Amino acid sequence: MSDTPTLPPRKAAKAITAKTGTGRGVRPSSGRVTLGDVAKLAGVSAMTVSRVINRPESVTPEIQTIVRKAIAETGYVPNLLAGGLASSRTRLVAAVVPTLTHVLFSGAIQALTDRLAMDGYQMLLGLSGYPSEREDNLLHAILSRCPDALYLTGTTHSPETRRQLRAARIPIVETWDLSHKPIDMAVGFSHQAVGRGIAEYLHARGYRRVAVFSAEDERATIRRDGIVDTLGALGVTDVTCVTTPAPSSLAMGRDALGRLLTGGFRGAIHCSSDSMAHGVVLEAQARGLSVPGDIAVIGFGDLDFAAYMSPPLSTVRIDRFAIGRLAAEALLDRLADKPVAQKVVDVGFEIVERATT
Amino acid sequence: MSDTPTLPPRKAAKAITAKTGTGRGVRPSSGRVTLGDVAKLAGVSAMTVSRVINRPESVTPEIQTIVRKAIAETGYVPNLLAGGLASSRTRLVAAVVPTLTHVLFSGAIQALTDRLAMDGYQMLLGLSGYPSEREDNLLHAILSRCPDALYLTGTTHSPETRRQLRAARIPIVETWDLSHKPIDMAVGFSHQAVGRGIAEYLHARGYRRVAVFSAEDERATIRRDGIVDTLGALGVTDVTCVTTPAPSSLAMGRDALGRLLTGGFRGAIHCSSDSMAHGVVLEAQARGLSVPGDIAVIGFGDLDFAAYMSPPLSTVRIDRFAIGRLAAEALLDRLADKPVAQKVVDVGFEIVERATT
DNA sequence: TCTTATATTGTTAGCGCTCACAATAGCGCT
DNA sequence: AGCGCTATTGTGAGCGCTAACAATATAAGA
Repeated sequence: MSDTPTLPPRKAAKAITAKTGTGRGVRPSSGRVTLGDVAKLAGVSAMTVSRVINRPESVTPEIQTIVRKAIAETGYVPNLLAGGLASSRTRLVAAVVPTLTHVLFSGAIQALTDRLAMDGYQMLLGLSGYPSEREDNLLHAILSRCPDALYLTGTTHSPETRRQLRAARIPIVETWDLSHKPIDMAVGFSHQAVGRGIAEYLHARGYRRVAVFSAEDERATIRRDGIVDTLGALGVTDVTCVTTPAPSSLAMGRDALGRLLTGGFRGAIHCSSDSMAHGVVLEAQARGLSVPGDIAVIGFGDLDFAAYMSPPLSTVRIDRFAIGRLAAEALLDRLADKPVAQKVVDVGFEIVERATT
Repeated sequence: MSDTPTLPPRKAAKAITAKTGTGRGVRPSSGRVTLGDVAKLAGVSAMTVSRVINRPESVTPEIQTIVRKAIAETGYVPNLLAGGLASSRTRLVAAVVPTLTHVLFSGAIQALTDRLAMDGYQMLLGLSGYPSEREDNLLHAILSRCPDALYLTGTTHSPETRRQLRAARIPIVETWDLSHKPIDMAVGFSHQAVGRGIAEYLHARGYRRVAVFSAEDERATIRRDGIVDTLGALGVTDVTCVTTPAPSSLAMGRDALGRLLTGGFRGAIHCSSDSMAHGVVLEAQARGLSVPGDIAVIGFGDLDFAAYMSPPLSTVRIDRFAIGRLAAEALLDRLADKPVAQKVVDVGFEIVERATT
């Protein structure tokens, strides 16, 4: 008795577990039904039930029927934590985006999630915020969940982040920006090329005096530099740059134009977002200036309202849904061990000429 | 020999595992570092390492230091699948929304995710689509991941969905709509009250001829009915209702107004979204009608651009971030076993009078 | 007829972690 | 000194599932 003082309670505990699990039939809804419960009811082994769920083609139709009936009867819901732990496949894809308040990001996530759902994958969402200082922590938290693949926004990461990403050894797709060498795969466009495109467009349209209003955002800055450099190469040096805090808004456009006009500016303005461009147009009109006569405006994003402003806004269109969808497909190909056609996919951009330029 | 033909290979397999796990020091990055690896390096038990991570206050500072050093050295990333399986707490909250393309939803998800992240919870995102026929399957997939809590959009669910939800026995918050009895908790506003508010507002402003353009969306329909009923009670019976396909758009507003004008309509129009209202304003202006003189317009949502249209759009503002934040707090309170102040939180709405009414 | 290949089901041993408890150390008190 | 008390660490078992293999049944081939 003295050498096994701990056994009785343990045995008791075991007995209780066993009773709860195997007593009379099936646990209705408490403590959750397990594979074993279903197996017992169906008169097969747990493994067979698992097979019916995951690889039904390897089980005879008769047994499948019996098992499915048992599943329905018990209201069995699989536990993917246990499944993932056992198989090291979670069917989970994690996405990191700065914010959902921007339709470019939320649209891409929408397309990504939809496409992944088709193949039975689910989305773990992480918001990094704009300064993305949280990225390290966020990534750590995300990797703790063992996602099968990763969708990232942007291609600049801290050394620590990059180390974590490499260590994870899972398919990774970086999006939006193609300016750096991707860790694994990339889907997006070249912000520099967009800048060049805008510059060439404005130059071709005859504008020789240009202002750029851009948010303090890394990618907006790359576009701005692309514009400035290209214009410089084309001989246009009268370029004014205005930088505004990160989430650019309509109000910022109004403000920035107001300040710029005190210098008597006339010419073309590119705004790093359509919202800001909208503000510029409204401010110009409010001051009795003609658009595009006195002030020409070209935005970025082709947001919902751009085509319906008066006058309709010239802008740059990015296919945000294509980014999400193509990113999903790149990841799915890798997850299915299919050969990946191209590691870097450029979705390009389109300069949409409307009436403000 | 004949009774143990299977032992040799198993033992071999075991030995390999053991070697890989405990060989010389620590696995650099392959096969993932485990708690045990860290424990061995730190010279403590696995449980102590677990405590340092999860309840550091229960471990002496000296040992904490040693363990943290070992964690850093090995680059240990916890496996929350295993942790969740063992503790039946996943620190995961799942959200189901129809779409992210609508800022009302994506904004709420943004606020929800941000607030949850503060308390160390992460977001599992499910998109149900508008017809939400996928909700059953989606929910099944989500519950398989054992989230600690659930955020749902809308309060109408199929019987099967409701059964699954009850069986899950986790905190659930339903959002946007307060018209039904919540399964557990609810954060949102009454669409009926919004309809009443709009009707009373338009009536007070003197409008006696009203049209309602609403998307084929359940909640938009409730608002519409609220308008019609209230106007009726106020003696206004000249109400025209136009229904458009689900995701309402600017173009639909233009179309709908075009058709309505063939009947010589003059009066006030409510649109179930600001986008549609924008279209109505533009179409009216294109036809030389004065807004609000000939056609008054009031939208819904107070989207970004509403305040900056010309004329600025009257609309109904919902605090989408408040919904996400309050929903998160309701769930967190429940998860922390705090008493929940109120099971139903009405964030209300605000009629924003601008220049189109 | 007796292998040998093929299909289907069952068995065993963990995946990596945490719970519940046991063991030990350190403290003050009578 | 001896007692109990608290604080800290360790131990054993198992969460629910699936990989890998074993076992069996069945069909095909020599």
